[in-house]
Amino acid sequence: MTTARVPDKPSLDGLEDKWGAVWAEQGTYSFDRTATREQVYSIDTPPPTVSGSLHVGHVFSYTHTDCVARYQRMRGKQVFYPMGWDDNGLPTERRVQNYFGVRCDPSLPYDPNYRPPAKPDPKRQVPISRGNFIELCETLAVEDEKSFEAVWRRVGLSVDWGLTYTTISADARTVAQRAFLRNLARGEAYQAEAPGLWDVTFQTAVAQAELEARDYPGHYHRVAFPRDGAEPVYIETTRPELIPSVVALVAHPDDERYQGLFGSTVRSPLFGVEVPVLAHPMAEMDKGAGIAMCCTFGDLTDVVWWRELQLPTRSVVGRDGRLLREVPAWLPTESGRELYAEQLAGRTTHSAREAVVQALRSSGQLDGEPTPTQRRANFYEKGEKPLEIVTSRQWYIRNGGRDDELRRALVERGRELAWVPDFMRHRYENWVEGLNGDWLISRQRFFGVPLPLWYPLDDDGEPRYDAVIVPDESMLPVDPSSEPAPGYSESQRGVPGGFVGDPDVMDTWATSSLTPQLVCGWERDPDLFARTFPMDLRPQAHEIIRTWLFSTVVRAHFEHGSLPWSHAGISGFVVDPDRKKMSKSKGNVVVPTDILERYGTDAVRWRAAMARPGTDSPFDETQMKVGRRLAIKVLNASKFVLGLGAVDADLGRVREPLDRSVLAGLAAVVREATDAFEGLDYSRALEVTERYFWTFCDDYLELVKERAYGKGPAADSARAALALALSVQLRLLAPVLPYVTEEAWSWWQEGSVHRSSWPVASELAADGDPALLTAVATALAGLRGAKSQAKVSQRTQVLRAVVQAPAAELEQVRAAADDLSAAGRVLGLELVEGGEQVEVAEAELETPLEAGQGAPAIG
RNA sequence: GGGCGAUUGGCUCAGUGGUAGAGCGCCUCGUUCACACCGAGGAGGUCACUGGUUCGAACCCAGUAUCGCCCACCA
Repeated sequence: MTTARVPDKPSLDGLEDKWGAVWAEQGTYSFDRTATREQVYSIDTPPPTVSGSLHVGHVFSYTHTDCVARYQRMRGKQVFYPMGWDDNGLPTERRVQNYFGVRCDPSLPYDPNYRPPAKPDPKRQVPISRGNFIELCETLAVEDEKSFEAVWRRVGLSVDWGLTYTTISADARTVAQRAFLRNLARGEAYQAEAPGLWDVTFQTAVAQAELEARDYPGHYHRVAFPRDGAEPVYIETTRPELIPSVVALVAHPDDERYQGLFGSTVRSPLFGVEVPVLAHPMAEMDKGAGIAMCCTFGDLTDVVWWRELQLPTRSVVGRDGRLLREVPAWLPTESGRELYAEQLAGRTTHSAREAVVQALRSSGQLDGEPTPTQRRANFYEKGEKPLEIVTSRQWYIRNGGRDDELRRALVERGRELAWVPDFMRHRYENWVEGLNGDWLISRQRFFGVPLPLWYPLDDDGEPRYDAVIVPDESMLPVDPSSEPAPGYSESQRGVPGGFVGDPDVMDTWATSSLTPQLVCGWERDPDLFARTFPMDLRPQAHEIIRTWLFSTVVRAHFEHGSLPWSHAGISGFVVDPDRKKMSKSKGNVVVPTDILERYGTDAVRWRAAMARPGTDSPFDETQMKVGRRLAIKVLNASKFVLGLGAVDADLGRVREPLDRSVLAGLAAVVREATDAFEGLDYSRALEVTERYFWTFCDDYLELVKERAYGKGPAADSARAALALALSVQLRLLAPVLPYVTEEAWSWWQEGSVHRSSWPVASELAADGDPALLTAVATALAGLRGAKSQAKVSQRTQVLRAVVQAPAAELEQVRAAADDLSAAGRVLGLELVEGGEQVEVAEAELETPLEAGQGAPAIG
């Protein structure tokens, strides 16, 4: 006979520290890497950006994953659940710069004895090598990681803390460079000189996935293009400063207004450049004047026209966002050259626009005044100025944007993936089908994983980009800006006949897209890889389906010919009470530490688990109280059950119909919760479990407690059923409420509830009738209602009560009549057949007068 | 412009063909008897709208409106 050790006054306080320490010490969540692939459940945890800060939304979505991880662990899986820290990319670059007062200069050699400035001066950042910069980043990340890890431990994430990684580590750089070299060798990566989107602030190329369309105030300018011996042609433009780069006017081929003009030429205003009037179906008749000025390049439509109509290139905007300092060679007139030299050269597009408008006004070529409009322009998601289009040499990875066959294959991969919720797959397909170019992965930044490439220099010292030099994979990771190309010595860097390293780094997604390879030990630990890959679950937010999810699918498709994981669990956002997304800039962020402290982890996790997969959920503190109440109830109900001596969960001793009924109902709950978890629906699993738990406490526990206090087979039956029901319910609740369930489990069981087995219906009575408990509970509710109606205490005796029910229900009530009488304090219970449902037809209470006078209760 | 989702009591949300549900909030009552970090009971909704299918629709179909999100080359 087992005995229970139950505290007098159970409390939530201190459970996190107590059990957090035990779990860490006992390795409760450690991964057993001897398990086979079939025994492993592997999770591709999103690495949070350590330079940022955690808010309650992170806590919610990571809790969702943790609930699934805990469920799988109880199902007997070895859960491969690592945690990563994203310290790669621009946010970290900025943070390290500010924190240490340094900046990355890849041209500098690595200094093994480097120490950062003791007192950082943010205004005068000290240039340091890329190697040293990465070291500082890792130093800082270690600090950041500590605070993140502390929060995650408090939240109770059951990750194996021996399995952490960072995205700028040597491992990560090796994986990123290796994957790129494989892509290159197979022809999936290529370089091209082409017009592309360019951020003038960061001075880097930007990929389609990083774009954000924003409304941007501008003006329409109606501008005259003169013709020889005819009326001028009027166009409308929001970017008159690009008039020096005009290469054509374009109208729709069916536009009757311009039929006579196609094939003829006009001259650009102010500059007198002769340009053709051409037809292209992409010109829209009802936009502006119906005829557009095509420049190189004002927007992506210009690029299409330039390519398809084979127009010349006349770029005027430089990489710094200013007009080129040199006067363009194609400007034919002296006045035009003078205007450019004096008013435009070196100016920002903004002030150049003002100058051009002024000049147009003076020359009479501006028709009317500019009219305000909202234009929609592409921005780099982290940038503040609209993107320009400049021509540059960049590296790309094929992603189906230029190749229908590949596009179809990747759409097909998306269909193979199990999406939760399912409708999220539309975002993926929408994105893949809307791609208009390959994935641009090179960035003209300093901090990041370098492209592992060098180029030989010809006799004039010019790079031969077509003769790219690659390292052997055994050399990885490499930094081509500080290490010489294979077969060269460092002294040959930059000299004719020597070599030069590629100065660019890879897009941060080029590394993040490889998290499955990174954590599973691809090419580093083939044994581990075989046991964990392809992974089971990628949990992530819906806003990065087009970036993280898609790019990960692309890399696995190329490298492994498979999906990187079988399931994608897409979490919603926590939004503020006005349904706005939480963001630092809006100042509506809720910090998790505070609510974790005030309500306790289990309460916060409960609230998190109530947010269904993929559904945005408003933050509401009152909900935390509900979770807290449940957590406390778990402790108190456990204490009560164990206090009745109900510790032996022996199904064979459960004989009473009511007891078998409660177990049968619970069996149905087990089935439902299991099905829900199998579909990653932690929310549904919690809902059915919690609902039954309240029935268990409010009805079953009340009905049987008198009997359970007693002796004999009937009492044994109650106690065995109580113990069994408690055991099952603690296990059902364990994934969501890890602390209270562990606490209550520890009072009477060996080992951790989180390593116990997930309940199965066969543990419970198969032949019980769940409706029996419902019928008796309905009768009990009727008795309570009668007392409530009479405004007397629930302890008031019922001298005589008549319960009426149809025959079948009446038999059910009869089977538990003694329990009902005890719980309802009924002296004379009469059961009468009739009516359509169970109801209390009559209830003769101990008189309110007596009760009001405080007459002692009898019995 | 394309796509996706939502619309159910004051609030947050379940409910995919058979008499409208839960929790919170509210009201009433009770409580040294596991639980005041409490319990019991109650009030409260023509399920956004319009048609259709059906014996029967919150649910299926067609359309409309509003809100939210994702995507898109409007000069």
